[in-house]
Amino acid sequence: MKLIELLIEYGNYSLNRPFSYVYKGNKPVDIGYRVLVNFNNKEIVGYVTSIRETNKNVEELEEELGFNISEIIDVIDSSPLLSEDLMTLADEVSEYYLASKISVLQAMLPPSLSPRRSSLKAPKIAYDQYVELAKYDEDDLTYKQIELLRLIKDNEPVKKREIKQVTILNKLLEKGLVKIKKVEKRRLVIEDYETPKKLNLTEDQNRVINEFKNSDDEVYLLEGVTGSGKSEVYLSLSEEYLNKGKSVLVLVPEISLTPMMMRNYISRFGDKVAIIHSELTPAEKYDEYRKIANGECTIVVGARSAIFAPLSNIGLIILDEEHVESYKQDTPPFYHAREVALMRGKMHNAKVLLGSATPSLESRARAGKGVYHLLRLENRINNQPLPKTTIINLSDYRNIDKESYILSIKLRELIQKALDNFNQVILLINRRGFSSSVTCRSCGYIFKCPTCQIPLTYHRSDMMLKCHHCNYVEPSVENCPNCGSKYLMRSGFGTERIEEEINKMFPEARTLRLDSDSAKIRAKIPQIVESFRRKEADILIGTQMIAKGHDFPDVTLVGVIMADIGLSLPSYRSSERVFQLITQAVGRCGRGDKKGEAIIQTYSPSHYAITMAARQDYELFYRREMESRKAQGYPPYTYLASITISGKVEETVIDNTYRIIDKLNEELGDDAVILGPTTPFVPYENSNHLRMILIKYKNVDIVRNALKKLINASSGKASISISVNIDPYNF
DNA sequence: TAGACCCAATCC
DNA sequence: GATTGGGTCTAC
Repeated sequence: MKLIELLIEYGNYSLNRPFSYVYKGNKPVDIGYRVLVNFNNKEIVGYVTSIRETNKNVEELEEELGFNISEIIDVIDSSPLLSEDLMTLADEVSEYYLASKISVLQAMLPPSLSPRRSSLKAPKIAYDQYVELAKYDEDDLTYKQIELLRLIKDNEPVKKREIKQVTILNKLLEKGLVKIKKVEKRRLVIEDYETPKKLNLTEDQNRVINEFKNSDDEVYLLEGVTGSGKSEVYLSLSEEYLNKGKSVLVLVPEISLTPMMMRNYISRFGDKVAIIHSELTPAEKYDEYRKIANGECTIVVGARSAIFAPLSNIGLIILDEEHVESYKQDTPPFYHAREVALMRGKMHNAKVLLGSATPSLESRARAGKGVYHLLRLENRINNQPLPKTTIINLSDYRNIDKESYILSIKLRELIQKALDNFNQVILLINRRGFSSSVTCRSCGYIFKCPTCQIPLTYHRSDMMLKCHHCNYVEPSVENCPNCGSKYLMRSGFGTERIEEEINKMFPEARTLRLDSDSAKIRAKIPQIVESFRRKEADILIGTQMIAKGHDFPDVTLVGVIMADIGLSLPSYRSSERVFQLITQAVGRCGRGDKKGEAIIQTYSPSHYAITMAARQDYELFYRREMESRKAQGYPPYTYLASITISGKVEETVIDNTYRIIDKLNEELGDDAVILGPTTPFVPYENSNHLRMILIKYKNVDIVRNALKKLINASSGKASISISVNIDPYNF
């Protein structure tokens, strides 16, 4: 009989410990297998963490351990889910992020393999069946059978479902002349992309590549202005490592938005490339995962979770656009792919290359201190000049006329000019919908989301009011539900409004809109992008989705409609976000042979995030922003952790929040600054009230220990639950 | 995480 | 006296 310890599938802190079961069956079972168990009257999935053979019987074991032990119902897997490497990585991640171990494992594995109940009905391996010749012998066969046998002989292997004469085939199978071979099928269809011409590397690119190759440093930060050809550097280095027999892991922010990188890799390296991102179906994820695990693919291109791809022998890990916030998972275990990449790089002795035109302050600061090796690409390819950029002050009435108070005179002039020259225009407005809020002019009623309490956005295309946080929608109405007045005011503007305004002013221009509404069906994103690239439209209006990574050679004008959106958000990162967004957007134009121009409209024309972005001067922005972070004690000068307390009864939540703050203050004293309780942006979720605490600190160990204590102390309390987010982003 | 259990409020 | 609902406890 085997005594088995396992983690159960619930991610709760209080259950983050091994539970013991016995197994009397004869299926093979080992560490890393999933098993089905009865836990508190429910059948759930467990993940085996230790196993030992014992001669004692159950009663003796129960006596010894001091609790009842039940039996494992069934063993699910026939091989371990994770390699030892990945298990070690899981330990490290759960330690760093103070996350339950099982939540890390669940984040690492594709849905079909995840240690949770729902994985059991997730897709399994799919097979193609092929017919092969077993032995060739025409004796005792009918003519029709001989005909088919010869056909198979000349064409084998033949897909079984392509043979229509099923009865004849069955006869041949019966006689043992042919046999069926099952081949694992890859459900993800990889399109063939035309191979882009392999560009000769510029001097700049070669210099960077050589510097990378000739150094023994572990982590590199490649800072290159938009359009400087970072992708070509990635591809060259990847090739280098593959030739050395190493595998390569490439992370990109979101493949469905920026398929370029994936295409480049597929056209360069073909079948060796596996793709992992959130838009794949569970079946596709499973297939890709297995192809990586069994060594068929040695390059992985994927989004955040691809950092856990079961590659062995990793030589190089690349994070493109390393500053992008989607690398941080905003649900438990709250990991950041960059941090995990560093851990993994260290484990495998692999080099890690972080690339961006606008590096995160954290990374750039580490590079500044020599923790990372800083590499710079300073020139755009072909020495294309950066676009000429003008900042338009929207609060100066001379820039606006009565035609439109959203599109300035200058912007309209340039749009007309671009249209006259058959060039293309990108307009960025970082807010979707038509109006960002609806209020009643008689009684002041504000339409709010019943679950999140944030104002609803009016969408004209489907006449709905939508919550931009949860997916709540309600039909738009003509009268105020409070006082019945019909004087409703829709204020603020988004992509839909801009589209309408453009259509009104430039009726001859063909427009496309790209935001998460127009791309509700995910497959539409690349369609819209491609359509614009083929010049089926003159003006592309969109949210930040259009600012990233795309390469449109005929775009000569980029207009940022309102650069301030985002500056006022209550986050220490708001300047950084705005700077990154505008820099990336401005970088979209002037990428072909044509010169580009950019207009940035704003109500805060002298804000440094905007002025520096206009100049595409990352370094200056960096220094300026570092000063402000230092003054306010924010990262990279400190570390942050947030604690979210949630519970059904608001009062209990608040009481407990204060209690926790007192305890932390007592424990940490001068080692940390504790802020709170604050009410989060979304104060009410899943019928739970939420409060947050923010901790700023420098000494990681002391705070980690205090947080661990807190987690242990509050586990098992039903009235509230807490969740800890290390290096949170939303502050 | 989710069922079991306890207790009190509520119903007819 | 039965039923419902909220809150707490515990799991191997």
